[in-house]
Amino acid sequence: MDITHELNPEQLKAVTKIDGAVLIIAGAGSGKTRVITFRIANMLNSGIPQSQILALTFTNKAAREMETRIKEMTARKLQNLSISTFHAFGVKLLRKYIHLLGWRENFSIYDETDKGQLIKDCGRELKFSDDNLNIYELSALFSQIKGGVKDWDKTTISYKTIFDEYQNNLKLYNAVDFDDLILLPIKLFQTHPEVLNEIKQQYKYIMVDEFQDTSLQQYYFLKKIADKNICVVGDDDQSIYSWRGANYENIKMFETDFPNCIEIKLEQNYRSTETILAAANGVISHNKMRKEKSLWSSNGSGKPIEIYIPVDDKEEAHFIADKILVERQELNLKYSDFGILVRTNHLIRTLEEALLNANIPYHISGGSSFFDRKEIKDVISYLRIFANPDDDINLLRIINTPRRGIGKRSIEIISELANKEKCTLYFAIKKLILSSGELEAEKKYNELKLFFEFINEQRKIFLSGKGIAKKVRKLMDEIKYFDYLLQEYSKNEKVARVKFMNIERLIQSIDEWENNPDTLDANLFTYLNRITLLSRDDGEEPDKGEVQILTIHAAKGLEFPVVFIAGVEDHIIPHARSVEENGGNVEEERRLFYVALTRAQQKLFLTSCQHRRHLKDIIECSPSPFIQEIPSELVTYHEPVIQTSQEQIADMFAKIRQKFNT
DNA sequence: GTGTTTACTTTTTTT
DNA sequence: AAGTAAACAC
Repeated sequence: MDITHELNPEQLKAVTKIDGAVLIIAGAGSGKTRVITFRIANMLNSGIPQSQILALTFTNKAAREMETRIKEMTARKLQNLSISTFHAFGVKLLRKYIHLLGWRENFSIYDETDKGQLIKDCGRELKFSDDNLNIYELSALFSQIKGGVKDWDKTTISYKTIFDEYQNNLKLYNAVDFDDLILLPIKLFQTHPEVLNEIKQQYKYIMVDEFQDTSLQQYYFLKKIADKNICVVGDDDQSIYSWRGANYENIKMFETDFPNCIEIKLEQNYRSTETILAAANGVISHNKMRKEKSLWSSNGSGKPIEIYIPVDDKEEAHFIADKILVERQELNLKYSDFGILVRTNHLIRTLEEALLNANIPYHISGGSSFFDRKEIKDVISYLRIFANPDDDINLLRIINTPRRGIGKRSIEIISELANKEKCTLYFAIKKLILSSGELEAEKKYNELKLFFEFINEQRKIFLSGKGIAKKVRKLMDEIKYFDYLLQEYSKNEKVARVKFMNIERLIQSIDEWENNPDTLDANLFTYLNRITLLSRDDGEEPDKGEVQILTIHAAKGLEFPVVFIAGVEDHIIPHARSVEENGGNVEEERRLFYVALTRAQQKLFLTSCQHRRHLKDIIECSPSPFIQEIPSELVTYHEPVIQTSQEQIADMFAKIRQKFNT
């Protein structure tokens, strides 16, 4: 591998400077992924053992991609190379050391749904009236408090009791939330310096991708484990996760905390035409808080950016589908060369319909995940309980699903007991059965007793030996889950069948995972830990000749020859809620728009509807103010396509005529 | 006490 | 459009 010919001078510097602190500011499309992979390959080639390298990313997708690229490049097995997300790395540490903090090894990880449920329960327990509680807000607040972004103030202090209860219950249930996956390792390092030392000894070279998206806590975490060789790569203009605690000021902190750090700027864009880049630069230059940089491209000016103003979202989707067919012919492209980007998930629906009607193959990433489906959640909840029966949130989920005659009253009884004894529901059930006389238990608590015994039996089965997939199939039989589905969806057999298939898919994916040689330690715990972090785009491979539909957030790091950005309207981007929350500050939304623009290589279409269906009514829309920030000479406008409207009218008449005829 | 129907809200982005 | 909670029915 001759790297000197494949890289520009700045890239080369970034790849070869492997000792010390390095800050790489990598503009959009400047070959960042290339640099990272070359850099790691370079480290390996210069004799640094895999086990000393730790590469941290934000998404599983990014981690996977990095790994395959390095594999291709070095043609080696990468068994000891640690490439993972921050959260997954946190889990890895906690699996090993959490007992030092008072949890047990079989801890559960609570996702957003579990977290919300627990907060709700805590609020109810403390007699907060439900309608005053906004679970989403509380959930966000708790994260901010835990992450040290916010402190209690006049408006929030009244919720502190819920927060304390929440924290206590997490520990009681032997569970942690996403925030804890970063926080607890930090705590561990503080209380057990010998562990920190061990980690520092092991990972002598650390790389962080998308550094602008690190939260304050993640930064502290890094600072703790980084010895002297740390390389962070980021772009402040692409910081789009501040709502999750991301803080691009970390870039500045890095410069102060590592005063000897070398800063490398990658400013040549290899991705986009000059037109697209000029548009993006024009937009982002309106942001005040940013590191000065000048991205340039030598790819030629290309075609102008086209802006369409369709009458409504239906026409918008129709237009995009049409355009894909035309452009594919004219430019001789594959379907996978097209990306449709949207600000919010629900905008996807109409687009999906249009592509479906036009027979265009597509792939959606984002939206509700496979693991968010009710039937899948049910199965996983069972597994979670077998792993950790003290997990009350998941116990409540399955205690009467499928129905086993344990209703409201029974649950009240065990909840009260659990409260009184300060124990978990599982323990309360046990106590109730044991303390009541044989006969009484037999009659009154028979269902509870059966349930309790069922859990213990299954625990034994699932915690011993191999073959989780098979066991799950058996479990489904035993609890008669399919009968339950049929009964539950008796009005719509199709739905039941789809859910049935989903479970089969889940079982197959478990099977594949278990039998994959790359899976080191296949057991129930490792499986559960893995899938809670997986969520969104699980193992689906895109790029099989399918148009990609994604949210802008999900599109980060990707590129497409032709990009459509749909719904470029005021209140969507910048999103009304975001603007409201940030006190009128639109800089993050502008960065988001910037990310969207810079995904395009050759051609860019923006669409902005005049009307849009929202819930049940139709609302008027106006174009996003960001459109005006694009230098006007780069843009061609298209008036609404009247023909389609007339077509629609003709269509309507045709339908009416048909009605009269029948 | 349990199961079913009805009324009602709701999520911007994701590890 | 779907998921939840409260009201209602058994």
